[in-house]
Amino acid sequence: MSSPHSPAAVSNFIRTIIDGDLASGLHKSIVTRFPPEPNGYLHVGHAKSICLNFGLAQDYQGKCNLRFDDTNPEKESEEYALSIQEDVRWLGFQWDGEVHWASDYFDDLYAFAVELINKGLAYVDDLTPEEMREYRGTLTQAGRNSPYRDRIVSENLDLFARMKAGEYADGAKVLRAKIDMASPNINMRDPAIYRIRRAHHIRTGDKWCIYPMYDYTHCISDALEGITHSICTLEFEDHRPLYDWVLDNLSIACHPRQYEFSRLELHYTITSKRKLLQLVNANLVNGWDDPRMPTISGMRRRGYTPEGIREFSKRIGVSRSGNSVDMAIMEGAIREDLEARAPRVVAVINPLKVTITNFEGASTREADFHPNHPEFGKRFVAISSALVIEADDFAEAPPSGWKRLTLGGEVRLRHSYVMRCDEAVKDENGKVIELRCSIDHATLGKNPEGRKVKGVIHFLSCEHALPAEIRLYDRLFTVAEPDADKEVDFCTYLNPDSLTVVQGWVEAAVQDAAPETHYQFERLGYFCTDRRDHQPGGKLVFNRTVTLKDSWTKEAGSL
RNA sequence: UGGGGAGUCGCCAAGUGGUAAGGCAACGGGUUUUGAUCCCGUCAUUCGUAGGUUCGAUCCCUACCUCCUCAGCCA
Repeated sequence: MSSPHSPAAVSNFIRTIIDGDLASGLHKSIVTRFPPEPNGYLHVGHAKSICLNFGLAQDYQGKCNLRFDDTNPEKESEEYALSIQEDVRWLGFQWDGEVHWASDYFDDLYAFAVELINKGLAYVDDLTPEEMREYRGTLTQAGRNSPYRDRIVSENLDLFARMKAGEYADGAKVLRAKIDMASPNINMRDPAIYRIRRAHHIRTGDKWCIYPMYDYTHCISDALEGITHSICTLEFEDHRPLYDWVLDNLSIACHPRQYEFSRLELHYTITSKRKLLQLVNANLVNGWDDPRMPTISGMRRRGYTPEGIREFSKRIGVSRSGNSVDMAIMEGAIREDLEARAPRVVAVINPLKVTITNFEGASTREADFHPNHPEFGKRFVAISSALVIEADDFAEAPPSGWKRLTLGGEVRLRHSYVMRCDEAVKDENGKVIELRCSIDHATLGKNPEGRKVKGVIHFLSCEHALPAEIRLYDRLFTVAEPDADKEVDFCTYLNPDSLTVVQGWVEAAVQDAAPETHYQFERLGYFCTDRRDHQPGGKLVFNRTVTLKDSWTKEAGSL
């Protein structure tokens, strides 16, 4: 049974649960949340979560909050918080009301901790981190109770108040939930819920020197916001009993339910914030928004569109099984979106000079910006006796199946004449440096008579073309799962050819394009003017978003 | 070897006691002044393995195998 609100949506276990909750009357409407810690830039894995949480809220006409899980001030910054908001909006989503922060609840959180102490369910522990680890036991051995576990309520109350007041050094004491040191679930072995840390917080400044831990904070934040379905990734599954324990033992009426789905693994890239940070810090990429990065800002700069990323998210679905998604799914989704929206223009990225020896009397015509969308308009296709074509479009000794230019052969110049190659001029090393060709004047806008010309190649008139910097991006890693082997540093799989910068030529129609304008360079791929470096009317910089599907290279490669 | 999960086409992913959706990819064909797009067609007698229950099992039961995950005063 799929959602009545969105019959087109693919069924998944979370929608099934929501449908059930709505049908049973448990909830009248749903409230979800996207809860990032502002400690880094969002990546494609977050995009999946964003599309899931905000998408569910949209489909079921519910609400979705944006909440920053800002409980570890040492790692968090305003820059990250701002970028996250920008990324969520760019993806096309708007959170309900104001942005929420876990730090908004610090006073409540403190009061609830006191409640736990009063109920004999939390205690102040003096064990050092090392001792705590020893007492915790192992996966197969039960832990032991801390010698401080039986402190009386009044003492705990006093000690906790002093922790807050700053009487103890960082790390000297910690507040722990009193649960079960013998639990087979290690998260339940008296987890720390407050630690002492004198760090400047981006929102509360130096007001606090104690900070609540994630497990304790998250469930309460969810409850205070009236979240109905708290959706997170599978690694938090073991934390669910703790999530429930905290809410079950506190005087909060609301008890959201946590559901876990498997996190995204995308071929040829990594989705670990820590490793992404490593690439940035080691200057192995040019910042968080490097177009090779799987960050949302990187994908944006590369030329991926919000619609394309949302389509990708839809295509990969949501489940609890392990997965490793083909880059082809992302590329297919991006191409599908760009195919419909990107105007077609011509660029030559690996130029070979062509001289038309019988140019006299030739004329030009207009060409559509999009073959299937006349409303995109037309532009003038310049031609002259001096052209450049793609060097790859000429072969002296062509493989079988070749449809492009060869000595004595003919091709259609896209939107222009049929041209025959009469002579290949070579340098002293035998490299072809110029082609001398002639055009058939009777073929402008019509097929030649008596013969068929199969190949179509693109070209640019030298005097009309504009120089441009073209950045060709390829996959960041050379293997599908760069971090699969824990013994090998993922950086060893970095693709040395992930970025190639070339000076090429583009047609004049793109001269004044604003940054982030998408084009299809015919026969080459989709490109996007660079957000940072492209200057309309000045220095033109294009990023290759994704190539076109290419059945020829594949065929030629298998010959 | 403790706890918690997962195993359905190359990659995702529905399904659920009644005889395996869909997408991506791939392959074949058609249209095409982009080897693109578009269109048509093909693509799991089988759901990790082995047993069992049943008229009937991917779905229920049992055992086994494989993979993921947990021992931060990170999230």
